[in-house]
Amino acid sequence: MAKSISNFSTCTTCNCHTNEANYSKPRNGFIFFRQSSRKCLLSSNLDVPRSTRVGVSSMLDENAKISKFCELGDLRNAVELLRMSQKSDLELNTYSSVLQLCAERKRLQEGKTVHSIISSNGIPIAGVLAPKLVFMYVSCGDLREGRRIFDLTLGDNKVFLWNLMMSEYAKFGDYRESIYLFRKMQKLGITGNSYTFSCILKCFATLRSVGECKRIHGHIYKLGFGSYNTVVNSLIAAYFKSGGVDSAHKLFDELGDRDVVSWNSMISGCVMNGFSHTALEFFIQMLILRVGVDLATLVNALVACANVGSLSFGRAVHGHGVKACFGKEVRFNNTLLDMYSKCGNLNDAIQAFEKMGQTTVVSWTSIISAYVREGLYDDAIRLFYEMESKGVSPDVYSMTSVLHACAHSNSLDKGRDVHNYFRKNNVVLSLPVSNALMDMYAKCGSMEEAYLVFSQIPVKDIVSWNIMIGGYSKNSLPNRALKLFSEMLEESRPDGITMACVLPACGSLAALDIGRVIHGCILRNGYSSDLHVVNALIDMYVKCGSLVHARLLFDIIPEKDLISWTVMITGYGMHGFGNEAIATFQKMRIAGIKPDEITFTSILYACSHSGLLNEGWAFFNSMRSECNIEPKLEHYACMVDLLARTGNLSKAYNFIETIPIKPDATVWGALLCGCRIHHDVELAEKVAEHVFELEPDNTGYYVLLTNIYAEAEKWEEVKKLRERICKRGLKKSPGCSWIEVQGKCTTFVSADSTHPQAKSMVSLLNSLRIKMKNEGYSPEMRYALVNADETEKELALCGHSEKLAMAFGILNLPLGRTIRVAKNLRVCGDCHEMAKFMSKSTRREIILRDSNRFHHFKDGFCSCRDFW
DNA sequence: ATGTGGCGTT
Repeated sequence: MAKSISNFSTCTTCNCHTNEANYSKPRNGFIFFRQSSRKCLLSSNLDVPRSTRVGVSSMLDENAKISKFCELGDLRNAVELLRMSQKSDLELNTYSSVLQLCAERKRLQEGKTVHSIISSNGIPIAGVLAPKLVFMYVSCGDLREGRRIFDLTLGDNKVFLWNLMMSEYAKFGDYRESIYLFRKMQKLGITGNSYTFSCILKCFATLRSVGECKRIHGHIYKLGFGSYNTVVNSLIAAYFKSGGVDSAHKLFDELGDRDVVSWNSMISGCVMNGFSHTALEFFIQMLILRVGVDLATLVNALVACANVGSLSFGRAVHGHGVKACFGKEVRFNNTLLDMYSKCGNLNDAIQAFEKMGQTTVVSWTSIISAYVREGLYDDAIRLFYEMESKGVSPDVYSMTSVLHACAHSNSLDKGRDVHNYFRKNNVVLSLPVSNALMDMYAKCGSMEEAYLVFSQIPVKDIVSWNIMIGGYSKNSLPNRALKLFSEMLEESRPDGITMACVLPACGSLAALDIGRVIHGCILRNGYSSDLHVVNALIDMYVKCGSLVHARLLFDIIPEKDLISWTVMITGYGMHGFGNEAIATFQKMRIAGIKPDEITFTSILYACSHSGLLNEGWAFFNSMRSECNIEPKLEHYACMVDLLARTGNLSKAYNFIETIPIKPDATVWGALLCGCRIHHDVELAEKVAEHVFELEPDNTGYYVLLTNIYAEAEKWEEVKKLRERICKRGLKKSPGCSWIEVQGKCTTFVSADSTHPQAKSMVSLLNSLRIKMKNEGYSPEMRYALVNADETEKELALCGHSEKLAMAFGILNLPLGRTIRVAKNLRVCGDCHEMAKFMSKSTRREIILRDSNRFHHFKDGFCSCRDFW
């Protein structure tokens, strides 16, 4: 009975020394009450009159004393006494009570101590102790140790413990482990209860296992849980999460005893599935039926208001929430501020934010997004740093939001700053953050940095691939886009967005064969019902020169959107079918679609490429009068182009002087182009100075003026201008043309003699040239643009890249197949003449895309009517 | 003792 003195000589909590004499009668003299030191926490913690304590202690045994400590919430004393008591004196229930208190107080340290006391006392972990220990570990956050004991005592485990483990895994997002436990439970023949089914439904629903949800649904009804409110609520939520809107509604209709969670599930489920109007109807119904609303009700209702964009309804819910005393709730205020922002009212959003007593990272993310929504990117970025300085650390959401702000502000430096901030703070880049970083770099034009992030993602998702492929497409790196697309096909399955991202790459390369393969892929995978994809396909066919296919696809779209119409109008414009473009524009108007500024750019461009002066003016004037759209520089540039092409050079010049915005190089450049067409050297010189001042490093404009001089045979001026180009350190970008043969793209540069078929190509061109001369054509020597003798010029002309590409096509493509060639610069006049002749004498249709438009050569004529 | 509904990013 007597315990070793050494065990009791020191109070572990405060190191006060206990009195040996007192200790000699351990049963009566409850050691801690006799301590002399006032500092001892053990005695002072007991908030009971001294006399009572002595009385209690003298009457009770260890078990009762420990239980009493537990009852009073004095964990420290309970554990201490447990440690000091004799093994034989302790009942199992006593250990249980202490473990229970550890769990309630979430005190892992004490819990572990109790566990070790149990072990050293040699008590087997079974019966009541096992579930208590598991409960303690799980409650204190040590899921691993909890699971270890759970697994050791599997056979003894009651449903409660299974539920506990399952829900704990679900709480940490490990739904698969939760489902694994559920399956194991079934195997062991343990029937779940309502808690089990609530939890497992959430797991299946989150993992989008619709089939599993249905199976469980049947199981639940067979077991008789169909009348359990919590289970049916979970089922409703599960159906909504997996898109089974009708099933969810049916369950709700059949539910006799609806509680607030049932209603909230309906509201949030409707919102989740895009039926925010219906969600608000449920909310109104709740008010009418006087169902008590709670915080979740109001939060969901506010989300619905935000989605619908109804500021007035939002304000009403706001008022309702304040009346119901949720005005101080952070979640309520967070949603409120987001609602105001989404309803377009930044001021009220700011006010809601500033009024908040307590803010969380969600509040900051919402206000950052609110500024982004209004285009105030710099303020949004500033707020991100302000949040950090207020001690709120960013999470995935706030990080993606600020990156979104950087991406839209188009500021690579600010984006890099944020990235560096992440590095400095050792932020682990989660997938959404990495994706947002890539998107930011792609939108700011740095594909190198985007790729660096991409290459460091261990497991990429479809968004990662789509951002990179789309980024390459948009940043004029079409070959990279196609390469990455083929890499993606080996690792992961593309979706409709991937298709819409990669198609512009085919378009810019005029890679019709690859485009067709992707079209096939789209059809096989059923992406052709996605309007984004179809619009991208039409655009691809337009840019690859296959207007017929573009039109066929366009015609079968049941509900064309503004993009569909604009793509088609642009297509007709590029191919020189101005009247068709106009007809399409009118049809769009009849269909009730309102053009935007881009549509107007397209139609003006179409008018200019077909020389439709009056029509162009009419559209230009209707922008303001009918559509309330203020013309921008690109619209003015189209009008200058139209005037200049149609020979109204001085009118164009005067028009530029009336433009209310400062004209840029494209506006003056359009006039310079017109000067070339109409051989007006004098005006060209005047205009060129404006252009050179605005864009001194754009080689294209110098080349344009050089050509104007050369065509006028002003070789002295050509020479001077060449020197000027050299002085600036500029180089003429080399002309190149490319052609696809059997899915393989071959590129030619000027005077390319390295190609294996070079000889036969040159001889083909020479024989055509002789034929042309015999039929009375003379080579357009002006386009040789070198101050050389006539033979040399002729030779130089023969080496032009587009001629080589066309010759290659004739030699390698089967008869009857259209020759499709693309060129990076504008087509040369001599090549244009020769292409016309080629189309007649070889009876081939040739479609040449230059940097500006398409030329369809057939039977000796070109669709541009020699006007480009 | 364990459960269902709830804010911000792509």
